[in-house]
Formats: sequence, structure tokens, C-alpha cells
Amino acid sequence: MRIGEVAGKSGVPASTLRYYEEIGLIPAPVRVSGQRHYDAGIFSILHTIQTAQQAGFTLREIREMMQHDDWRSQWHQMAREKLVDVKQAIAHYRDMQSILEMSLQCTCSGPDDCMVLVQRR
Amino acid sequence: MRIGEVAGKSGVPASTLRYYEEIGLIPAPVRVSGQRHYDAGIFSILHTIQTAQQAGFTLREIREMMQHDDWRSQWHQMAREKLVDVKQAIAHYRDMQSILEMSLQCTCSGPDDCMVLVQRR
DNA sequence: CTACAACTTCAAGCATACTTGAAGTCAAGG
DNA sequence: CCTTGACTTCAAGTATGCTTGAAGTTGTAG
Repeated sequence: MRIGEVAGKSGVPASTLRYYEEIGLIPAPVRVSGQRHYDAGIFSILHTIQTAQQAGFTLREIREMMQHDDWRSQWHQMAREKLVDVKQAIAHYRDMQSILEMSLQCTCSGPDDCMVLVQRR
Repeated sequence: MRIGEVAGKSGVPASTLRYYEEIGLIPAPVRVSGQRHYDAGIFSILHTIQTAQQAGFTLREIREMMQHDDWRSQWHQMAREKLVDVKQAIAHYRDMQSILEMSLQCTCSGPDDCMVLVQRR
């Protein structure tokens, strides 16, 4: 399969496939007179990447995971670390939420009598 | 007060103050032979910016809010919109969390028998 | 053979919020 | 006057995950 077909079936744009290859995230496929020819295995690789991205991993981290040969223990270790970040992020967004909700209750006329702003000094 | 003193008291680096001025987020202070001289009002402005940032607004949005003369109604409107984003973000991070937690339960040996990956096809 | 689509590489651009560096100016103390 | 620290402007760099554009090559249909 050429790059356009992989792009069409996977939903990953051709430019992205080239980019992934450039950064060493996916293996360079066979070239037939310069053009990339992929085999079916590419789809499971792309799927893994997509899921890992949804789980919050960066491409750099995903690349590290895939380079490692003990796939699962590497994933587990990074997942534990990432879970900490994700929980912090959730806490952070909750803080945002409460600031926003509080500010919607506020009847201030300016920054100096705004309870949200004044309270947080 | 010169920029260094404002930076010291507010915790906002001088480079950031110049940057804020450049993008029109804070008013350009009086120049005394080229140097910026701020009055005490700058602190409440910076505080408002910090709080708005913590609430998830971008500098661009904060600038818009401050340009508007009906301060509160503008803030309220943008806060309502932002709240939607924040809730989505929380939902998104929760999804991440569940993918990560599920993956930690997984005893797969490779991408093809990994329940997390296979499940999400 | 000729189009035209699909492919190639390489470089640069996008968004955000700043920081860093270079090169020069100014203020205050001795 | 001289030094030193604080300031000035302007340009470019940082991180991330791509996209876009230019200019050229290849594959396929008619």
C-alpha cells in the first residue's frame, strides 16, 4: 500500500505519516522507486500511537516506549508516571472551574471590589 | 517604580512585563529618558491577569476583556464560554485516566493481545 | 505521449507564552 | 569620570505536533 491508501484507511494524513517517520516514531517502509510501500502491520502501530496519545503521552514518550523491548513493563511504568500528571491536570482544571463559577456569582463593578480577584490576593 | 521593582514585588519577570506591554495587555507606562516608570495601579492589573490565567483564559482573551468597558458582563460571558471548555477538558483528562488505569491492569505481551488497544479499535 | 494525480524532499509556518541574547543606553555611587 | 547594575530594543529561540508550500518525480489512464 502506498501512503495515500494508508492515510485513507487509517485517517492519519500522509503528511503526518511522513512526519512520524522523520522523528523515528514509525519504521521507514520499503521504498519502491522512491515511494513508500507499507504493509498491513502499519495499522496496528498507528492504532497504538493513537491510543497512547489519547492517554496523554507525547510522541517522544511513545517513541521511547516502542523502542523498549519489554513493551508492557515500560508502558506500565510510564503509565504510572503519567497518571500522576493527569490527576494534577484534573485538579488544576477543577480549580479553574471553581474560579469561573465563583466569578459568575460575583456582582462586582470593577477589579477592586471583585470578590474573586480580591479574595485571591 | 522602575521595571525591576515591579518585577520583584509582583513576581512577574521584567521580560514578561515588556512582553505584556508589547502585545497590548498592559498599558505602556510613562517613560523617563527611555525607562518605564510604573505607578501602584500596575499591581492590581497584574493580579487580575494572573487570576484570569489561572481561570484558563489566554492572554488574548484577557486583553479583550480589559479593553471592554463593561468589565463584568464581558467577564461573565467569557467565563460561561470558558466553563464549557474546562468541563470538556476535565472529561478528556478523565478519559485519559481511565485508559491509563485500565492499561495498568492489563497483562498483555504485545500490542495485539493488549486489551486496552484491542478494545479501542 | 500526454495529462493528471499522487508521490517525493526540504524548509518554513502555526499557536502560545514567554525567555534569551546581542548590542547599546542610563542612573547612581565613589 | 568610571564602573556597575539596571535598563532599552529587536530578533530569534523554546516546546509540541503537525501543516503548508515549492519544486520536482512517478504511476496510471486514455
